Amino acid sequence: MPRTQVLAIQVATGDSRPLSKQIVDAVRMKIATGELESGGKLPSVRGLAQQLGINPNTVAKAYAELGSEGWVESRQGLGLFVAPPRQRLSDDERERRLDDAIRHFVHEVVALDYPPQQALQRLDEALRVLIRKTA
Amino acid sequence: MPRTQVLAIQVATGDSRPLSKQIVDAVRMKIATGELESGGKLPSVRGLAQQLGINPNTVAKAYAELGSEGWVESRQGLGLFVAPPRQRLSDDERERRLDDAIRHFVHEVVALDYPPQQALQRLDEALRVLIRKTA
DNA sequence: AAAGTGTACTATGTATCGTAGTACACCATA
DNA sequence: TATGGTGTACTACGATACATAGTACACTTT
Repeated sequence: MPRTQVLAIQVATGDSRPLSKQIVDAVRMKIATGELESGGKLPSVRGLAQQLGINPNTVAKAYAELGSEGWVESRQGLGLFVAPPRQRLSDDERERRLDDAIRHFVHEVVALDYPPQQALQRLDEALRVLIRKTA
Repeated sequence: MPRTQVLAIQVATGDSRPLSKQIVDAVRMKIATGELESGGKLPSVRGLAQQLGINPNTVAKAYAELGSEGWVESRQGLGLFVAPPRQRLSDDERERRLDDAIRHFVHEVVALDYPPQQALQRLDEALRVLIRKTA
């Protein structure tokens, strides 16, 4: 039986993102970087809720989204486990959502009047964390 | 007296962004790229609302935000005009908001399992529109 | 005087988010 | 068998954001 991983996660109500999205982002990142290995067990809904000091329903909502996106799988009565890697979205959907993300970032750069080249460099550094795993 | 510019803008309820933000983004972009020159006059609140088929209050909200950010200025009874370029945000605020934007983009790349190098290249192309004006 | 300008209100309806409580089927173990 | 832990599915409430609707006011130009 896989051992439950600790999941060093922290959430903040002051964050611009909803609590459930903060959890989804954090778990997805840990899976993508390999910190959470395929087949590993996630903390229980009630356990993580108590650890974070938030409502169990909020954790359940985050877990439901991770499940619908194919990142985790649930075994009845046992818990949630990291799913094996697979294609999770259609190519069209991927392109559409990346376009949205690019548009969002460009508009923010414009709003801040931030030097584009410098912004690009900052983003390049932030993306390096992923290159090892995705390459 | 400056002539009212036409402002080729279109909004869509299907867009993920609120209507008011769509307007703010579009106007900011046109100012940043030089399509709207400093001192140019913007369409009236009621005029743009009719053109876009939305409520005047929504346009007023967008204009209010553009005003508070320093992109436009209002002259009593005359209308809204593009303000001269200036420093609009503190360096700390700029860095904080860019960090947010970077985090958002990275998380989206992870969620899509999109090749980071490819995403960076796509963003580089999207940012080229700004380089001419900002450089 | 009339029309057009930005701005400031109140009000209504819709949607999202987080919290709270309850309930159910499933599994492992004492 | 009984108990406790698992994910999941509901309902309900309050807070917030968003768009719409309507009204009103001070200002400027014609």
